[in-house]
Amino acid sequence: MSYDPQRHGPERIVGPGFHDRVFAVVRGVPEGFVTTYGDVAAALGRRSVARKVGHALAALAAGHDDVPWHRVVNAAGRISRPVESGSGAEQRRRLLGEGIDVGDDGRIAEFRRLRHSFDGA
DNA sequence: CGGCTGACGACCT
DNA sequence: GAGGTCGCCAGCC
Repeated sequence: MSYDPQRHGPERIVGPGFHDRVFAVVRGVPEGFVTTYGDVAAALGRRSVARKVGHALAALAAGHDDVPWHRVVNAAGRISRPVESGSGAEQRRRLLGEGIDVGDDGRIAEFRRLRHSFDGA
């Protein structure tokens, strides 16, 4: 499925185009797999905007359940936010729910094997 | 319109 | 492997 900006209804939270692009890429991460901020940035054509990818996901809000933001972790294979924090704990819970083993320290077990690559694009 | 922020990452110790 | 520094750059104030 392709991304269509015009399908966003009145309750769309996203504004800036960059964010929309990030969300579109993240939607492409299959359940049970993870990717990194850097990989998403690379898929967008600019490896240097990894940090901005994180910023975009932080701007996500309720209503965008179609964006699997929890599948995005940092290059070290860890949840990039304290697991004791609200979002960090929720990310871990969601990953566990997909069968992905996450330590209580936020580290993704078998990160290398579960890392999704956007290859072609 | 200038300055600050930061869900990152490559490097170095 | 773990911890600190530095460069990136779209959004926000």
